[in-house]
Order: sequence, then C-alpha cells, then structure tokens
Amino acid sequence: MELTYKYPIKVVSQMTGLSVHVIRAWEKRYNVVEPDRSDTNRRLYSEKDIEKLKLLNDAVHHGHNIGGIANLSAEELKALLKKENIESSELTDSIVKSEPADKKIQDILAECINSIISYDAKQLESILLNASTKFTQPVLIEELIVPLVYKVGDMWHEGEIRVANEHLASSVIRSFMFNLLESYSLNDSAPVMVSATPRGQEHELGALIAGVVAASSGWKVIYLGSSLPAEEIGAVVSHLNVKVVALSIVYPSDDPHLKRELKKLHQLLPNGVSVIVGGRAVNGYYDVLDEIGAAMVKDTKQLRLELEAIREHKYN
Amino acid sequence: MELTYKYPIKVVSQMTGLSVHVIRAWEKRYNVVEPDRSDTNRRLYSEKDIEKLKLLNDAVHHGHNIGGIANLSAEELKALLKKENIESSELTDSIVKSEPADKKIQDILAECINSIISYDAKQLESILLNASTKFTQPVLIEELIVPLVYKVGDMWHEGEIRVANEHLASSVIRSFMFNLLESYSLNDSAPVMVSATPRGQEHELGALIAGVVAASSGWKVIYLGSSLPAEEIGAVVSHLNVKVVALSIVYPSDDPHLKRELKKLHQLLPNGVSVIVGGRAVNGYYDVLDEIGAAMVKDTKQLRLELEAIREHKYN
DNA sequence: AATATATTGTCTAGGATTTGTCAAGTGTTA
DNA sequence: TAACACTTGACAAATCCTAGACAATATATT
Repeated sequence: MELTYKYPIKVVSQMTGLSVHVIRAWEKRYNVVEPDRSDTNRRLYSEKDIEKLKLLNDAVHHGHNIGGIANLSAEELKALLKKENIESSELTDSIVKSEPADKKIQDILAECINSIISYDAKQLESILLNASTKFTQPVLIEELIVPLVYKVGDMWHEGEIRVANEHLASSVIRSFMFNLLESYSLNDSAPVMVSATPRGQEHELGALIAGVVAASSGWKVIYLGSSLPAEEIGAVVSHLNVKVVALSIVYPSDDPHLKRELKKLHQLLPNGVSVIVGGRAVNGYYDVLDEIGAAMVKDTKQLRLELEAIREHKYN
Repeated sequence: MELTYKYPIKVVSQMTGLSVHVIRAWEKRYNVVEPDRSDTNRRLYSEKDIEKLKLLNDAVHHGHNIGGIANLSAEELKALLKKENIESSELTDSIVKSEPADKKIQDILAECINSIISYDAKQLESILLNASTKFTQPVLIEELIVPLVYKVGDMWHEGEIRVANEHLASSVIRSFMFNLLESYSLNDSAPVMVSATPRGQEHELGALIAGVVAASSGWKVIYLGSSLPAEEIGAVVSHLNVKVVALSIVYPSDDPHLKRELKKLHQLLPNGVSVIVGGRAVNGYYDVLDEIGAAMVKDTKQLRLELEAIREHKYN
C-alpha cells in the first residue's frame, strides 16, 4: 500500500532519535532535507527524508561531523556506513530506545519485586520484556527469572507479600515465559519433549522454565501445564513421538502421593523415554527418582547438559 | 447477538479512551467518522467507527497530529502504526497469508479443536492471533473464545478429549487472553476492577475474559488469577482504590465452601465496592449472590452493561 | 602553546496554528 | 426530573514556526 501521508516533525524526531531542534538546525544550516510544507507552513517529511535523517544520525554517531556529510545522498551514506561495517538498524535502535545505561541484574530484580508489591502487572511485564532484550537467554532465565520466582516464593512463605501479590506475579511471569516458549520455531526433525508438573503440583513455572530451556536448545516442546496425572503424560507420550518427559517439583519435599505418581509414570512410559525432574523440592525424592531411573537436575545448566546427552545418545 | 447494534457516544468514549468532547470535535473539524444518527439525531457508532477512533487515538499518542491523519483510512492507519513498530491495542500484524477469504467462525472453532486434539499449541495460538485481526473484540470473545472454552470443557467432561488436551488448550488460551488484557493502555482516571476466581475455583479463563472485557471498556484491571481467598481480595481492594470485584465461577454449581467464601468477601469489602459474578455455574448461587447484593452476569454483553451502570452511578 | 575561527547542539522569544476543553442553550431519554 | 446528547462559539494550552544567541568542541593560525 502506498501511503501519501507525510510525517510531522515530532514523529520524525521519535523515529530518528534526533531532537526537533537538531532536525531544524540541520535543515537551516545544510539543507540536509527539504520537507514539504503544509498550507500553514508546517514541515511534512517523506519516508525518504526520514531515512536520510536516520542515516545521517548513524554516521554522526560514528564520528563523522554533520557539516561534512550533510550533502551526501542516501546512497552515498549507505555506502559510507557499509564500508565501516555499521549496521544502521542496530544503531538507531539503541539510540532511540534511550536506555539508562546498564542496570545490574540485582536492580532489575528489585524493580520486579516493587512492581509486584504495588500490583503493577504492566510494569512487571515491561521490565521483563526489557530485560529479555538486554541479556542472553541463559542469563535471563538463570539470573533473573529463576531468582525472581524463588524470591517471590520465599516472600510468600515468610508472609512478606500476600497471596494476591504472588498470584499476580505468577500470571505475568507465566505469560512471559509462555510467549518465550512459543516464540521458538523449529524444524520437524527436532526431538520432542513433554513438560509439565505431576499431579498435585500446582506451581507450573518450573515446567515452563524447563520448556523454554529445551526449546532454546532445539527441542520441540509440548507444554501441558500443572498437575497432570501420570496416565495423561503416558497418553501424550504414546500418541506423539516423545523422547523426554520433564517434570517440575516445587513443594512439598516429601509427598507419598507424588512418589506413587512417579512410579506409576515410570510403568506407563515405554522404554527409551527419559524422565528429567527438577525443581526446588526435588532433593526429597532422590530415592524414587533413582529407582525409576530419572535424571535429577538442580538448575537450567544441568538441564541443558542432560538434554544434550540424551540427544547424543539417542542419535547414535 | 445483534451484529447491527450501534453504540452511543458515551460508550464509544469509554471504549476508545477519547472524551466525548474530543470525539465530537474530531468529527466536526475533520469528519474522522460519520456515525449514523437515530431518529432524534443521536450519534450511533458502528464497530468500524470505533476501530478507526481507536487507531487514531493510538496514532495521536505516538506524536501524530490529528489534523494530519484524520482523513487516512483504517487500513492506512494500521500501515502507519505498523511502520513505526507500534503495538496497537487492536491489531497484531499478520503476515498476510493467502487465506481463502473469510472463514466462518464455526470453521475457525473447528480448527481450534483440531489443533488441541493434535497437541499443536503453536497452531492454536496462530489461529487465535489470526482471528483477533479479523474480528472485532466483542465478536472475537463472545463468538470464538467463549464457545471454545465451553466446548473444551464439554469435551473434557464427555471424555472426548484428555486432560492433557484440556491443559494445553487452557495454557494457550490463557496466554492469549492475558496478552490481550495487558495490551490495553489506559489513562490514570480509569476506574479499577479486580478480576479473579474465588478460593477453590481453579478455572481462571472466565476471570480473564471478564478482565479483557472490562479493559476494553476503559477499566484498569488488576488480574489476580485463580483460587483467591476472600481475605486476599479484601486486602487488594482496600490497598488500591477498587470499584468492582469480578469473580468467575465455573464448577460445581453448589459448593457450600464457596458460599461461605462469598459471604466472607461481602463482609470484608467496604461499602461502595460492587461485586459482579459470572461463569457457567453461577446459577447455583443465586441465593447467596442476592443476599450479598452481587450482580450476576451470564455473558459478556451483560458484563459490559453492568460495568457501565456501575461507572455511571459512581460518578455522580 | 596560545589564540582565533568554525562547528554544532541547545535554548529563548515572539508570533501563528492546532487542538483539547468548556459553557450556554436546547432537545431527548428513562 | 435528572441524566444524556446535540450545536455553536470561545478560550487556553500545546505545538510549530523563525531568528538569533550561547556554550562547548574541534580545527586552524600565530
């Protein structure tokens, strides 16, 4: 679709990262662009104008002085930037976003807690989104998400926050992780993992984390949420070609029902299907897990390694 | 559902976030929309009118001046917002797949069920995303999401699908609705609603639907998920300036614990806070709801009306 | 090295335009 | 009757315009 619409200076300022003052100054001094004018003399910029301004901004931020490059054409500017291996998009993005320098992950975590306490779901979400662009995925998960989940759990147990706070936080984190999970696209040859929490386990965040880690390692993940009976897991495994079942156990650390559930699961699963169990309370089930030959992981790094090992083994 | 229903200006104001003054001014000055008129000369807005107003509002909030964009079509506005990577409340950019024109909502529903049966979360999600670009939000919710949730519940009860299928579907729908909910931006003067399911009620989709409907009607929504004890709701209400508590009750239709919980909630809430209860099993609690003066709604249209009534009443 | 000169981002002031808001007066709805 | 909607006209705040000044840097000259 061809838009004949032309942009006012304010929008151009936002799109380019240049202040309106600078845009006007450059025009006055060097005629970098000559936007149309409205009937009442307001500037109206074309897309080409905007592109040229972006390119100029990129070049200036890489040491060129505006007076020297002002009269170059868009093509020449592109060539110039290319020669210096500058990716224009990356540059303008980082400028436009006006990030307040680098924040330590501790601070981000504190901000998250604050927004949870003040019931501000939107703010929590935007903090997480922001963090997801700043950090690599393993760092994001291992150093922000996991500590955050733990911290919220602790504060809840200690009575420092209310159940309502915890619910709100869980909703946001869950949605964030689910979106992350669904954002991975993979080829059909990817091995399949089922992720869930066993019957009785209501805290599903661990299962989601496992799902995201697996997806980022190239697995196709079927995420089934919380409190799934062993028969259900068995049904899915036999219906699809599942290689791994990942379970998350958070609390309590000694539940006889859960132990029975795990044994039942073992009986239902065909040979060749691995079970990986992680989560805060996993230590309490060492005996059962050992008995049914399930792997125990205590952080996402171990999970990654375990998945890798299984994948290798299966493919030889 | 009446597809020809048209909205009076006040409702449009709440749905778009624009004041009635502004809506009329834009019409007078730029003919941004030309709503039908009643026999007595009152403006009657169509869904399309509302969508265009929303788009204009989005664009204006991103720096465009109304005079410059007033005569652009909805399509052009979408293109404009998309170009600036602006997340609009209503549209999610769809890579125009060459789909065979318009599919009936029945077919879409069937497709959803199919993807649920085959454990294809990704496909389900993309169907929903796609549908959200094709239909207006009331249609999307009332004719696709709600029937889908009901259908999945039915099939689960009938044993036509497994718990695992239901879990997977719930995860995806929940995430989809949550994203929808968080996508609404609102002004600070918006009245506040808390949305949740009471203790013992694990199915949270109803609460999410209520949240989305309220958010689209201009309420600020604090979503607190499922199974929230009455004390917790009371705490949030007194901590923030909450006007309405929305609860969803799905099953069972006669739970004495739940009745006690509702009464307790009533005692905990300060005067002037309304309670709205909806959901499939709501009929079973008519006596209690009547006793505590809670409103009962059986679909999203009633919910909309109820919210509107409360808002009116409170502002006088 | 010290001093001029040029460059460049930022800001102010005064005038014009745009745009959100409101009030007054009247008609309509519930 | 109170709440809502309609039109018109007016107002004030926000925005944009130009022209020019200023300070901080960079570059050139003595």
